[in-house]
Amino acid sequence: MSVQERKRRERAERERLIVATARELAEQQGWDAVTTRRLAERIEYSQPVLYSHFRGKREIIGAVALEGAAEMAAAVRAATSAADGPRERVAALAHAYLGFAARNPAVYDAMFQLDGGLAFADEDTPQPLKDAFAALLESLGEVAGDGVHPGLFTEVFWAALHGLATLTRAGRLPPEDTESRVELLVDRLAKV
Amino acid sequence: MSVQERKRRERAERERLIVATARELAEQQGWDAVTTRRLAERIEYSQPVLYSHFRGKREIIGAVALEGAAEMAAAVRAATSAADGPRERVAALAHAYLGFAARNPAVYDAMFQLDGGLAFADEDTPQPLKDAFAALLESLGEVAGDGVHPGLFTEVFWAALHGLATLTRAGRLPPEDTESRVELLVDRLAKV
DNA sequence: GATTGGATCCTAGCACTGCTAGACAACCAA
DNA sequence: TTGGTTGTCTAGCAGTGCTAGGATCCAATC
Repeated sequence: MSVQERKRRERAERERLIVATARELAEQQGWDAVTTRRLAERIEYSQPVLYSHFRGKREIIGAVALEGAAEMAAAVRAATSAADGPRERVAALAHAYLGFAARNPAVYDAMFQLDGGLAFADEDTPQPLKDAFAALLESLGEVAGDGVHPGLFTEVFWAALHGLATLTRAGRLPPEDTESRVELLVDRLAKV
Repeated sequence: MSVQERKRRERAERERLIVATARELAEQQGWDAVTTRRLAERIEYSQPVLYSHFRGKREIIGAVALEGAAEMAAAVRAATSAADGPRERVAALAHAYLGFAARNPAVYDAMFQLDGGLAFADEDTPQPLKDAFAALLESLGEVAGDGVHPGLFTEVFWAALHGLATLTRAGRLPPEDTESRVELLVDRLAKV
């Protein structure tokens, strides 16, 4: 009984190790460098072990994405709760969001650019993803303005942030003026 | 002399065929299905022929991206020139942009999601890309509002459209409310 | 304490990828 | 007709995600 318990624990521990290692490797050298062979070598097991935890590489990416979603939700909530006034909250949210994307590009890719096999905008969407959206909604809903559905407003604001994050990181937008862009976005979109 | 001319023509023709075939295959089955072997088979040549035209797969993606940029610029200009009044022009631009992205998802991916090895926001950015941005700037610059740099405003508006396009296509946003989102975006961002 | 059954893990290999070296054939100028 | 250049293809490399089958170890049973 206790032996099985220990094995279960060790197994769960190894699964966390896989996800953490994949994330680390992706942040260091990009997702292209995250091959099943390299990943297996880093955790000091053979390749097939990965497949006893995950159905495939996609699911590993998905696991990193879920972890990232939880962290992003926490980061957004921490930033917004430390700000007073709707305007400041929205600005803090935007900075927290873009900051997270800039500091964790590989995780952000796992969440929104790569295929992690996750359901979105659906009833069987994993909880961390729903919660991350909820974290945005909490601060953005109050500045949607009259007659505008809070959910819809949040979607639009989120899309704008997502566009800024991805285009900036891909080199499509010069990074210098990020601050001005965020200001413009907050000033125009949010009804305070 | 005339023989060389003919050969040059045929070679250019084959290059167009490669790009068109890659694009077609990508739209039909996604970029993952665009392998050098499949592409070579479709154009009825062997693989190495591809490498006598392009340095690698990346450059083929880049070629599709440039073609797409030119088309998108044309689509945006056609839509905006048919609308009268700044507000209508911006709305038409947004619809043209999102419509292009929705109708040509693989081309849009080549332009903004995949690595086509193209320079951006740089002096040696290819002309079609600069021109596509210019097409946006032409209609968006006039609604930037007082004291806001037209280029900066265009970047922000573009980022918002890009976010809507990618999140919608990836299933992150339900496609039903696209129209409402565009309306909200245009109403809030554009100063008419 | 020896034996057996089952879980766990690894070696080896499959079919595929992008890309390239070197052999071969077709062509044109002399 | 010859010689050389140009163009193309066959064959192969190293790498990818993923899996079948065999080896090993360990806990429960006799």
